[in-house]
Amino acid sequence: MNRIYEPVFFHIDLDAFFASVEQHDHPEYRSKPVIVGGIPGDRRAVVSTASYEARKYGIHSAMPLSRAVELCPGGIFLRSNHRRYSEVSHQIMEIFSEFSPSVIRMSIDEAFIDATGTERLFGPPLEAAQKIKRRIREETGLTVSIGIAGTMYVAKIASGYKKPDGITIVPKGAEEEFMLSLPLEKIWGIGEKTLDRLKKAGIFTAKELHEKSLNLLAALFGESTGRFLYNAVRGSKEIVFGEEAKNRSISAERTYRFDLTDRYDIETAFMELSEQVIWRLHKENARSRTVVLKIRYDDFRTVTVQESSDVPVTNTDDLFERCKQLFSKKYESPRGIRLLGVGVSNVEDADTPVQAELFESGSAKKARLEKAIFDMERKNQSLKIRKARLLASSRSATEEEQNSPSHHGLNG
DNA sequence: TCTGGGGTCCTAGGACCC
DNA sequence: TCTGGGGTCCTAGGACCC
Repeated sequence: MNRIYEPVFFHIDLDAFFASVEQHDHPEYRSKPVIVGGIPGDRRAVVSTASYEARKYGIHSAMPLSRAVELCPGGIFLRSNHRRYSEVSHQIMEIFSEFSPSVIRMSIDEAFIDATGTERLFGPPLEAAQKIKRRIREETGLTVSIGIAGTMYVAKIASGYKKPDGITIVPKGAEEEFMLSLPLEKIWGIGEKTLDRLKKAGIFTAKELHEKSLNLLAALFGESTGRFLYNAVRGSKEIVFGEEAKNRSISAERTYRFDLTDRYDIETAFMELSEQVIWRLHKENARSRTVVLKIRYDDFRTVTVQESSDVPVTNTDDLFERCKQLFSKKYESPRGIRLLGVGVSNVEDADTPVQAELFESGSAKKARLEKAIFDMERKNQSLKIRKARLLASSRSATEEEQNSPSHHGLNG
């Protein structure tokens, strides 16, 4: 009676997602080079997504925006509209969930679907994939690329094989052969550094990598990376996605248009970042005892300091004070700062019990008040209760957009 | 060309305990 | 008394991904 099904995974990738949403929402942008990430003149911006038309100019994700403007001065440059992309993303995830009870959302623009045993409902994999594509096109006007395989890892790589608007099936038993056909840099998990190290070790192709023993790879790259490489090139089902993270973190960071050196500006920045992190902590009903501070200096060198305490972070002021303390411990005065980040790690559920005496009454009260304000804000978007200092800073940020940057310079 | 923001996982060393 | 080994927690930095 009970058939044992062969596992089938789909990996679905939305093509040039942010740019495609813009092209769908604004028909006049269609078949034109669209670059999402910023508008010409935006300092320190990078390309988030380039439409396929823009890619013909050599523009790609993570490229400095100024470079993209040089490559394609006539392009359509847009700041990203995350709220809109997120909305469309969820709409598409809803469609996925009609095709399988098991959908693993990997990010805003990709997901795995466990399609094992769904053949009776949706037909063989190719047919099911075509149905999914049709549904998405009809309801959102977007295209996706789909990879189909018996393991998540191979499905993931297969979805990138034919883009955009493609379907790639790797048949059962052909996983290893498929992996061996790929250039090393197409293997998910091998980045720039690992590629360099592979080359230095005389490994230039997937086939050469495949010839190496697990022991040798572990000796060359460490236990974990060695095992990963060994499994990857075999299309092993041991590489799994969608497991719960062991150490969750929440963070907010910002690159400033001009380097910060002024104490007041720096503290205002911490205030702002602390507020964002606490807001999310409240929203997710989570808690943390570990604060992480990040500083990126003008020369791009990046350092972090973190400190765990017995007492969880409870409110914005609390987090702000911890930030100031960590900052004074780490900051190499008077260097210019291009980025500041505030985060919490070892995030746990706020309902897990904590020793009562660790929660002194004062900060607990503050936390409750703050959470009430956050809840109110969430219910009524137009209501914004913010600290006076942050109101002042958002005003001056607006002025900064309009004025010339000169008052930030040496003579400012 | 001059480098975003949000994450996860790994490594290595030190502290501390048994 | 001159020195073991394992476990856990913490910190800083790095690699990688979307």
